[in-house]
Amino acid sequence: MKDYYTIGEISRLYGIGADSLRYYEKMGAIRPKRGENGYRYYSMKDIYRLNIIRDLLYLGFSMEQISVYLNRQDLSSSLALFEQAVLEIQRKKAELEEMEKVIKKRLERIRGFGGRLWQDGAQACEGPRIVEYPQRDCLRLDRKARKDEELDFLLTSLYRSWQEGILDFGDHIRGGIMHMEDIEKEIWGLYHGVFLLLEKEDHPGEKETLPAGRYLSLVYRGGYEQLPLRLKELTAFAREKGLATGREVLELYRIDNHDTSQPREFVTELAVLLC
Amino acid sequence: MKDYYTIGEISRLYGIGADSLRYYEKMGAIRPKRGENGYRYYSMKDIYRLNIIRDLLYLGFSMEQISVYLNRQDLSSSLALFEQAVLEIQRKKAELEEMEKVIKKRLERIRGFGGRLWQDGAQACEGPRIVEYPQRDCLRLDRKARKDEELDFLLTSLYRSWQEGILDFGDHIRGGIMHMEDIEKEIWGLYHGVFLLLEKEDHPGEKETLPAGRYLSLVYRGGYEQLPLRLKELTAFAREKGLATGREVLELYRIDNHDTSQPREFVTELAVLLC
DNA sequence: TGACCCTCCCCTTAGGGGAGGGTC
DNA sequence: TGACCCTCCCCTTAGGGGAGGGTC
Repeated sequence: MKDYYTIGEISRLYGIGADSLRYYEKMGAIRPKRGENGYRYYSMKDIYRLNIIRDLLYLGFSMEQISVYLNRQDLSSSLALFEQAVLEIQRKKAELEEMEKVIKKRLERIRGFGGRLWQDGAQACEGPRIVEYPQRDCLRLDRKARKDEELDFLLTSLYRSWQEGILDFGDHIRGGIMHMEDIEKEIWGLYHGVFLLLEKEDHPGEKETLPAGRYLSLVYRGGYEQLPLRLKELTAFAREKGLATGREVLELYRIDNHDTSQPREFVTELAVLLC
Repeated sequence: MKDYYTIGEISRLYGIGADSLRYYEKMGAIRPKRGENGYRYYSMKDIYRLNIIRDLLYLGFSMEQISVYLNRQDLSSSLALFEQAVLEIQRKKAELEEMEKVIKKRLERIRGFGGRLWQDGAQACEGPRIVEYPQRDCLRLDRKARKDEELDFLLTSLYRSWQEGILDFGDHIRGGIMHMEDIEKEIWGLYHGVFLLLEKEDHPGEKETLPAGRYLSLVYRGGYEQLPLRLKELTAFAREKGLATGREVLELYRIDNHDTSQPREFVTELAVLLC
């Protein structure tokens, strides 16, 4: 049993880099003796501090906290430190839970909508067909907008006004609202509002709703240049079948430039309430 | 609706520091136009990228990953990115769970043993008394050692040989083994081995055991200078009551220099098996 | 003129890596 | 002599802060 160990021996014994050992010393967390040659000599007394440092670093404490702790370490400061650590860990865990939930929802959406219309050779359009939607909660902003980018900006404002600085980033479906009379006049790409679909668990504030009921719906894949074509398909179908529609035509971005920069991968739903 | 926004406007709208916006640009994740005056002008096209950047940073991706992703973003790279993110989150969660468990065990131990003999005025010694211990799993190293620091070093070697580089740092009780014949000869502070108590859930390897049975146990608070006194109390009690003891006297460090630098706060148990 | 923008430049954590030189 | 130790010094992430100077 030796009385002291050089930095290389300690490094091998503890699996800690020699640089780290020098760093701990620089930070005042450990104070090995020095030989006349300037070499660091670690005694047994230094070794248990290394255990503590390594454990606390792993637990997410900073070297500064650790140094302070080591230089006035007693039971009550240990208790305080570990109680704080538990709280911090629980905070991080909750944050990770939330992230995981959001990402999984997003993966599900991409797999679902991306997969359904995805393969080359698969149809690039589903519908028109009649679907039943329940009442859907949403945030809504009624303002005219002309281009996709304007829509994106409006949606962002809407989102920010809702969250008021809170950094949530749930995976909410975005949409724009067109008017039937514009479509009949073949005015394309004019929007009268935007909305953001909310989930059940999103705590409110004031929220609005999209009405429940039967919708005429069409889902297509690809760039927005198809919009006139797809709207014509939708309205032609309604006319053919003698279906009376509401005034607002919803455009829901199921997969959009937040998910891919390839317009051929976009998936968009057009939906209009049937009266 | 404006066509472009200055850095200050974007900063306010998105709650992102202007420095961050410049940094994102430097990293190639966003490319606002420049005016003739050198000012950055952000268009709608830039804005949705900001949402993505902010979300992915929050999810723990590095700017480099984000830049790569943004410069070749499609559905399959999005899927890959988010699948990786879920795995990463789950890894972090498991790590935090483990940390929380270890810290809580440690808090419990400090509260329990620290609290029991803690207050000034409370007794500094409990026992001797007879207690029943079940069989206890341990790691054990039989080697002579003379001082506390040597013990600590042996325990560390033991621990490292067990973990083989794995950075676990469970809250295991450490102990030293003395021999009755040394104590009878009033040789203090000579140890013949060290051990580390294992928990049920610690997966094995070869492990040894401390035998189940009735032990004569004494728990005292304070520095190790009391050791001769306390050992004498223990042996005197056994003699008085006519109790036959085993050869090995266990010293268990219930609270030691890993928890506090104040020797008056140490809590140590001495225990010897009764035949 | 005051608010805003620009480009350096230095600073932060916990070390890692290398250069250049001395020590066992 | 080769392995080991020393002290600089530069580098990493995602920005924050400040200086010094131009712009709306």
